[in-house]
Amino acid sequence: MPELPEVQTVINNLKPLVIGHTVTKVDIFYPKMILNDPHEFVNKLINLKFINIRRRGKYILFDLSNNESLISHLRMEGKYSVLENNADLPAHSHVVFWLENGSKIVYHDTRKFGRMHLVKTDQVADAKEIKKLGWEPFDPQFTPDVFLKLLHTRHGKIKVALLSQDLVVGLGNIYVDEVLYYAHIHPKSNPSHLTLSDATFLQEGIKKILKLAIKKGGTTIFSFKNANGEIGHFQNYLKVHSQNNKLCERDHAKIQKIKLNGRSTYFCPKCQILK
DNA sequence: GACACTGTTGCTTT
DNA sequence: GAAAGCAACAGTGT
Repeated sequence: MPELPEVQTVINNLKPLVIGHTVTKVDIFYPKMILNDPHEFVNKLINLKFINIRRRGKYILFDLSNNESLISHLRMEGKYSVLENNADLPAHSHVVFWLENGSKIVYHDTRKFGRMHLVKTDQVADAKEIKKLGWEPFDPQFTPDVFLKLLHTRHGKIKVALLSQDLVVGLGNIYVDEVLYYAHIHPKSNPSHLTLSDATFLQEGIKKILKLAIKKGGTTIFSFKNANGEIGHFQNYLKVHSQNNKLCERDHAKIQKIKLNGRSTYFCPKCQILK
C-alpha cells in the first residue's frame, strides 16, 4: 500500500492522538509480525509513553520514553487506527496498544506483510533495514550532482533503481511512474546513461510529486486510508499510473502498460525517452 | 474454480 | 555480485 506520502499522512494523523500517551497493555494476535521476542516486546512497552513519531524512508519510527523506538513498516496493506477502548476491532487486527486515556492504537493488515520491532532509540540508524536506506528526498544535501553519481553506479533499469530504496527513499510503484513521466525518462532506461540534466529533472520531480501527494493526503487506488479512516486524493492527479489507454496530456499518445520486473508500469511511449 | 492482480521487501536462484 | 524470480498473505475481479 503505502509509499512516502501515505506513510507521512499516517504519521501526521497519528501524532495528535498518540503523543504524550502511555501504553497500559499490548495484545498481539499474530506474533510473526513482531521481530522481537513477543513477550519481551509487550513487557518493554508497558508504561512507556509516546514521545514522538518520525519517518525514515517508508518506515514509521515511534519514539518512546525510556529511549526505546518502535520501527514499523506497513508494507502493502498495513494501517493504524486510533479507536475508543470499547470500539470493535477492525477485521485483520494484529496488534493493539491500549492507552491510559481510554483509546487504543490498532494495527490491522489484511495481507499480514507488515513488520515491527523495538530497538534502542540511539540504535535506530544502525538497524539493518534502516542502515541500507538511501537519501531522504527532501534532504538539502541530496543534490543533482550527488544523485547523478549514485545513478551512474547502477546498470539495468532506472525504475528498478528508484524502487530499490538504496539511492533515494520513498518511491513505490505509483510515484516512480509519475516521476519518470515528469522527467521524460523511459522506465527501462539505463541509469548509467543519464545526464546531469536528467538527474536534475528527476530530483525535481521526486520532490514536487511527493510534496503535492502529501498535501493531498496520499493516493487511494486500492485500499489506503489514514488513521481517521479517510482516503487520499492524489489519485486525481496521476498522469500515467493506472491511466492505460488514456492520452498523454503532453502529446496525446496512448499511455502504455507493461510489466517491468513483475511490476505494472505505465508510461507515455512518445515523450518518455529510452536512454 | 482457476488464475491474474494488488501500494513492499527480502530471500533464493540463475 | 548483479539481476530476476518468488515468497510472505488475503482479497477482488475476470
